[in-house]
Amino acid sequence: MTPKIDDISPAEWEVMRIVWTKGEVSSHDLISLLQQKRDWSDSTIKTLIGRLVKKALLQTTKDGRRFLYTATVAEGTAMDSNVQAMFANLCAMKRGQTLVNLIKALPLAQADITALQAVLADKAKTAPEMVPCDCLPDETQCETCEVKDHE
Amino acid sequence: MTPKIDDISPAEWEVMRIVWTKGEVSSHDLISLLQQKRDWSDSTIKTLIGRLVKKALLQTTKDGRRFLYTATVAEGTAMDSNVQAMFANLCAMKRGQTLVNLIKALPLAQADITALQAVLADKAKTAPEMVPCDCLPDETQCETCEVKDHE
DNA sequence: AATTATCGTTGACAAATGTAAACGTCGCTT
DNA sequence: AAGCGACGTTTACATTTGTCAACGATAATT
Repeated sequence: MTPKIDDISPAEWEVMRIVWTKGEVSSHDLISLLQQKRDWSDSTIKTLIGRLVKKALLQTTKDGRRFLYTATVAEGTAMDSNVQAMFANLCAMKRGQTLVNLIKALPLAQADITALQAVLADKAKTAPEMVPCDCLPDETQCETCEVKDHE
Repeated sequence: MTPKIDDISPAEWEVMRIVWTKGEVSSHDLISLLQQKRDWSDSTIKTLIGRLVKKALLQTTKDGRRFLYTATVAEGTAMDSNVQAMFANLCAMKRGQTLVNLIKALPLAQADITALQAVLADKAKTAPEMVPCDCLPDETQCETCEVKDHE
């Protein structure tokens, strides 16, 4: 089955983060690490693992009588896909401002800032004057389509 | 009740976008506009409206025998809150790269790019050399914490 | 007045999610 | 050999979400 990459629930993200960071883990590793962050029972974590295997986001290799779990999709791929899916819910015209606010709120490393600046400089060459709102059906006019920034 | 601002399902987003764009709408407006984008029955849309009212994300004013619906939270506020909640699921160390990829993928207007550049220039003044991974519990070391960019 | 159209509310049901107990199977201890 | 533990699997149950049909009240039409 194809991994359900856009079907990762918040609780499942927590599991995946550990797997991605450690590369290969046993259920015991997952349980002990997660219980240091979350107040989850063993059973709950086992259920989450089982669901992730069913969704083909985790794969198993046998290690004696137990399993070792590894991710089937790269962390970056999953993050990009999910973030982009989330942005698809937002008004196209207001995504820029939302990004501004997001960047204001996130701690970023120097290297990230440099990389972002490079991408922006590049995009500036071909960016349109305006990206229109896409909240209404094509037929309909969006009269309110002046630039109404939010803080 | 307080609006459940981080509890907007994808289908509900679709409804809210119309309300935000038009300001004040009847259920009839919502139904006819949404049915031009989505293959939803009247009933489905009525259910979504009802749930949004229950979540206090929409409020009503009586207009003769029917209601007019308006949003109780600003669009920008909802977008910011949701986007930031989504980023909280992601490894802190890799958020920068994810942003780079996101910005690469989104169409942005000139004005947005300018605004982003301004924020970045400002952040650059105080940005740390590195933002550490926060996927494992504090007790645990993240050995893999070299910069492993994803594309 | 009788009929029809509108519109909000209720009830429904399957699938996904959060949360967890219980069970069955192998090895490992004593 | 008997019992204990670790580990994956099954079952469970409430809540949320996607989708609708049906109902009841009220207004518009004929």
